[in-house]
Amino acid sequence: MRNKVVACPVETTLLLINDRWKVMILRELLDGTKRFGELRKAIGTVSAKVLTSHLRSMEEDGLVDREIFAEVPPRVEYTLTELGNSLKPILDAMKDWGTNYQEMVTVEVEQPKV
Amino acid sequence: MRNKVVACPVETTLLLINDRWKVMILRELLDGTKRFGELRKAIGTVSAKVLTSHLRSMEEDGLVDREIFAEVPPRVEYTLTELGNSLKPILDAMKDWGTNYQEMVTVEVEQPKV
DNA sequence: CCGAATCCAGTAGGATACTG
DNA sequence: CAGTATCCTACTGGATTCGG
Repeated sequence: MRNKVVACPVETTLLLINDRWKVMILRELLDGTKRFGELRKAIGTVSAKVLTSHLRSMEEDGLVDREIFAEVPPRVEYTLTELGNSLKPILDAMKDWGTNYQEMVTVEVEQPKV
Repeated sequence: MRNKVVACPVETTLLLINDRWKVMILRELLDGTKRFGELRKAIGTVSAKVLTSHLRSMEEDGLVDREIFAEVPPRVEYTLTELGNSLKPILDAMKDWGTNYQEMVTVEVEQPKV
């Protein structure tokens, strides 16, 4: 596992999840274990190449576990590690803020009707 | 102000702060109003062009206010709007996580000494 | 001092085809 | 199904120069 540390704690966090895709992957895996295909479908628009590379990176960083099942057709499952799960408060904060923002914007848009 | 909204609240948040630089700008401005030069120095390694473009984007999104002083030499100050300040919980969560991670990694590194 | 304009390199990320 | 390999495009961001 790579250790990424800089002086500022916020920057340290950014070194691990500075990326839109990584946040999306976290969002999905916080719900529980998912297969590669499920993950890709859930995120919506992401190529296999990009999804794979980000999952590998998160694996190296100790955020994600990868389990391969020797079956036909093959099955690969991704699960958050304890460290990965510990990022939940950040995702929750983002979810809360996004929810409030959406409501605020919706109200603003509806105002003119009055 | 642009209204950026998608179905998922987390993604909505990402539309506004999907970027390393924007998070860094937020971190600095949560401390209070700063001049362009102060901001640039505090962030460390960022070109004027990139800093400017991100500040403009955040202005359009209603996160940042820009105040120009007609002086010589010119002075431009950036301040978070109420909306910008409302992102503080997310930054706090990132700071908390980063702090814990740094401590964890430090302990791991020191273990072999024993 | 703030920042706009231009040029340029590196890279993120999509499309496609192929494999175990 | 879950990737890998290759090719290609578009954007990010730095460096530099110039202006108010």
